[in-house]
Amino acid sequence: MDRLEHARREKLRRWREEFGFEPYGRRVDGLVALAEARAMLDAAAHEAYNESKSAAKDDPSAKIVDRRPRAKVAGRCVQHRPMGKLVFLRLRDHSGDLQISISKSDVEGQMFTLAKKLDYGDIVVAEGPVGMTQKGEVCIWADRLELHCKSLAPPPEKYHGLTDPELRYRHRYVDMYASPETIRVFQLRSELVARMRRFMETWGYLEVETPMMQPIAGGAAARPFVTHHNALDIDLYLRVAPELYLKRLLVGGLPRVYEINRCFRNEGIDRTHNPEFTTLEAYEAFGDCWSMLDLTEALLHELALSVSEADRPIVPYGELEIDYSRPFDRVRYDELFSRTLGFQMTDFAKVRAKAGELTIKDADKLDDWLLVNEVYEHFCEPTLDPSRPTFVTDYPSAVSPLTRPQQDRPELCERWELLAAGTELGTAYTELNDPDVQRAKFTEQLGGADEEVQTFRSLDEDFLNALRVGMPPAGGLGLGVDRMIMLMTNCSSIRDVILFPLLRPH
RNA sequence: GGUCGCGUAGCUCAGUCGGUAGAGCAACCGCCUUUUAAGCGGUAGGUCCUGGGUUCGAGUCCCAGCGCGAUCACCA
Repeated sequence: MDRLEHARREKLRRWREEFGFEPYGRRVDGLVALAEARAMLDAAAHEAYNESKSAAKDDPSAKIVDRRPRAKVAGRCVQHRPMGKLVFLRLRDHSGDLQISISKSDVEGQMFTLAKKLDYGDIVVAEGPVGMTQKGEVCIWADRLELHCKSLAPPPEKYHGLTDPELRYRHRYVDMYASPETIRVFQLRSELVARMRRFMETWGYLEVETPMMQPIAGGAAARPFVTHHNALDIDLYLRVAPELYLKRLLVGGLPRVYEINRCFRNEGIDRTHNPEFTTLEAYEAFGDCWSMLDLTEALLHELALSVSEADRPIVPYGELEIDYSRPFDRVRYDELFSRTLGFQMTDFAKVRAKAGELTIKDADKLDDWLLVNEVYEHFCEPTLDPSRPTFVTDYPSAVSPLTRPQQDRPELCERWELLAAGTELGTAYTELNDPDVQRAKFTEQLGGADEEVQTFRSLDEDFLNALRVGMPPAGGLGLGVDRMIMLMTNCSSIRDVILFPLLRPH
């Protein structure tokens, strides 16, 4: 390790002491991206220059004509091939790669020495005419080359980059320059999130920011992270959901609000779960779960079209081709249940028997409907076609404490979940806005909670007060942004779409 | 948390039956003005994840731990 860094530090010293320039550079104006420089190629000018040059060889008095456009670029050196008195470099930036050639006859001696001794990972600025090589590769024939940052770290393998996932996540900044597909995933993520925001704005939604630190962890059943405020001497919880605050905004009079931001859940980590993750939550006064369904379908359809290479909303995901054509598939919860298992979900005796096949903690203490949901998730959800986004509708009220029950069948409620590629992408409700019913549901839920849960989830009296003031009927939506990005970028792990996923510190 | 797999040079990877630690890239020295994973000649580089154990002898077998991955559980 030391010997590799030592070689680089020795060059650093030499550039400073013998060559008298600062290897950590300074401001540079007039740079163009590498892709832009590549696009500046003028094939005719390149031809004319070559002809003029060979004419000058035959007749030394002839003047060389060079109409090739000039470009000034910066990039990280990712290939270095010194060939005697000619050096080929490949630079990389956010837009792609571009080759630079430095001929000893075209630059000052000091610059040529720099070119010869450059290392993989160094950041340089090069300037010169945009032309081609004999093999037809676009190339800047540099007449200036400056070092603007000396990299001291040993680089990863030139062709494979980093393959160990742990190294890729821990040294994301190396992974990003060594593997262009990594940086592309995050560029695409950024574009897609920007598109989501434009979409929501077009649909009349106002973007808001609600507390990340909450005195009561509400809006979802997950275990929260705890932190402490010293001056107030109170424990606070990192939010598990923004839901209860967004609803307060409907009470306050905003008709359509949304938030794209982080939630934190103190649960296990796997391919589809990171402790902090991004959600899009939206609330629409006088909407319901069906208006949210339209919005969700339209949003995913648009995102899929924007990443699809064809003009159809079909996006590859692993072995699958996921088709986001509207309408998405729909199936009622009870229908999927009886279709898969051959009996009604209200046949609780059979549900209990079926649940016996699963390893469920304290199954005999659980409410019938909770068992229904356990059985449903285990046996029914996996039967859905993973290549079609599917809305499962009409969930049991018992597993949906914030949702309005259906008028004619109160054991069911107005709620759907969206599944694709075998994972849950989101859920939407027709929100409960009767304060008395809400209080009863909260109280019932807390009654079943164990001691640990009660430390972080107490009755949110302020939220109930907001409902007492009066919230319009509404539709509410929550979508997992990271999971949507996974689907749109064909990444099988949530860690591949989060820049710095949580890892256990060394 | 359970089960399975992986951990060898800076990086990517071999390492057979338990018998002297290997290659490519990267690095260093030399040659080379059109390379495309450039080439040629030479040099150097190791806590085989950590700690125990078995053995005359352990990268290799056993146990424990750490980290990562897969899967299950958990996560309405």
